[in-house]
Amino acid sequence: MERQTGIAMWRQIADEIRQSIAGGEYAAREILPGEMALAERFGVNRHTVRSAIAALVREGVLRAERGRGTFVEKRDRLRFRVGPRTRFSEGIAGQSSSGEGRLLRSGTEEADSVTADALGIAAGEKLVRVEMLYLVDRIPISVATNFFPAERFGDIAGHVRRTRSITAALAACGVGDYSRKWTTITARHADTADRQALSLSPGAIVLHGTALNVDAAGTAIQYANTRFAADRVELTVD
Amino acid sequence: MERQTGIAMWRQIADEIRQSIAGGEYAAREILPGEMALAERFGVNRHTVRSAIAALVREGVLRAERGRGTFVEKRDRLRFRVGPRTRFSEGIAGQSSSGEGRLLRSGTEEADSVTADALGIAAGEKLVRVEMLYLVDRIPISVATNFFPAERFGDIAGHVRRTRSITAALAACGVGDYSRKWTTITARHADTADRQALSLSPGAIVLHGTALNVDAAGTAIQYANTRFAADRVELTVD
DNA sequence: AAATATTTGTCCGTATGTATT
DNA sequence: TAATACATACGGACAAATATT
Repeated sequence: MERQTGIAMWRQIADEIRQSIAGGEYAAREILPGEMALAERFGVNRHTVRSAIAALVREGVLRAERGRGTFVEKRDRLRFRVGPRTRFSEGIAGQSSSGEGRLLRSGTEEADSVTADALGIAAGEKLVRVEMLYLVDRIPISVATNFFPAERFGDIAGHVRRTRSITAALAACGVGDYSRKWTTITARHADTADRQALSLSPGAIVLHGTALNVDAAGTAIQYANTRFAADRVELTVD
Repeated sequence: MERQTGIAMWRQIADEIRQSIAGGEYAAREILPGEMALAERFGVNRHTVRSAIAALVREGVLRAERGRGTFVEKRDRLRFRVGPRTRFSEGIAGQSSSGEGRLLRSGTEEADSVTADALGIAAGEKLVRVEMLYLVDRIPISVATNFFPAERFGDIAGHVRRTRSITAALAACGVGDYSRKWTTITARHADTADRQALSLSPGAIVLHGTALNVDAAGTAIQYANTRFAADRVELTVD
């Protein structure tokens, strides 16, 4: 906890408590130490701790009850596998019953140089852009911006809208199987659009995955840009 | 840019500029837009932009020259592969000539339940703890906390101190080859210790990798906890 | 049942940091 | 550089709900 860093003490404390919960230090429904105890631990006034707790209550991470204490509301991190057969729908199997994909936006645009390079096409060629939001147990987990070559996948947005699944939409376009060619992972602060889509507070972190999927013949079919709410997931590689 | 979030405007702007640079929006040695232009783009006063730039100059990300402009000092992100054969020394080959590992601390302690579980031993058994700092071109990239079963690797701290390499130290303990069994990746705000070790400013992000290495026979030999400065690296999976 | 302790919620005032003009 | 408005952080006092003895 440092002062005069441009980050308010109450926010630093809120971030640390949120991290402790995500890291398993406090189980769900467990009671948190009292305001006085936390204030002493962080070396601040009780009111400052109260600001931190208030922010986490607004986020839905904590619940405070007068006379009783403050309770943890949220669950552990979800685990996502990153590998050749990564698919959102399979990733959550066994961890939750209610995974859901929503089509946020779609449209057609021309490829910029980075995307064209990844997909192995010429810059300026037409692409279908599909923005998806994924939720588990009604909690937003990730937003993804997907690009598909328009020549081959001109109808894919409609299929996604109908099936709410990229895998199913690709199948409808004749791609029975596909695999992950590569994935790169970075982390950064969530921008305004991601914060809104994922219901995150300012200063929140996203894990940013960039990936290329290829069909059975090895032809690039999908360039994906996924932002995961960092305190709701962990990625596993194997 | 939002107000009343506990994060000062000048810090939000500094974070966004740092991210743009790490993401490749501004190349190294390129000139930044003027203070007035930036102030307009972020919707703030010129003084606020000046605070943000001053912070980035202190960090070494930017260099301001009176009458000429503000210049980008820092390089692109380093790429690290995550996979069965992940080793720090090989990871940086071809990207930089001067990678370096430093032994920060070492000691012996008893295994907590999480670490014991990962290594397949009983909680309370003795472990050797080895803390390493990795630098590339004199810039700190990651800190790692490694645990080895003391029974088999009691001397490993000395070997690491001498060779400055985990791979070489394991070889000295009779492990000629080893591989990565699994890796999990999360992201979070850097804590005080990590900020100090990696020369990060408050609010900075670390990519946190947890990994298990096994020897040729499949026996767990190393449990590692690596924190990468998020704006200096990207992880690739393939 | 009643008194006491503990915990969160609300109010006051004061000093400093942040952002604008 | 200075003046202004607002956010942050502190300190204390007390109220309200709950738990404990």
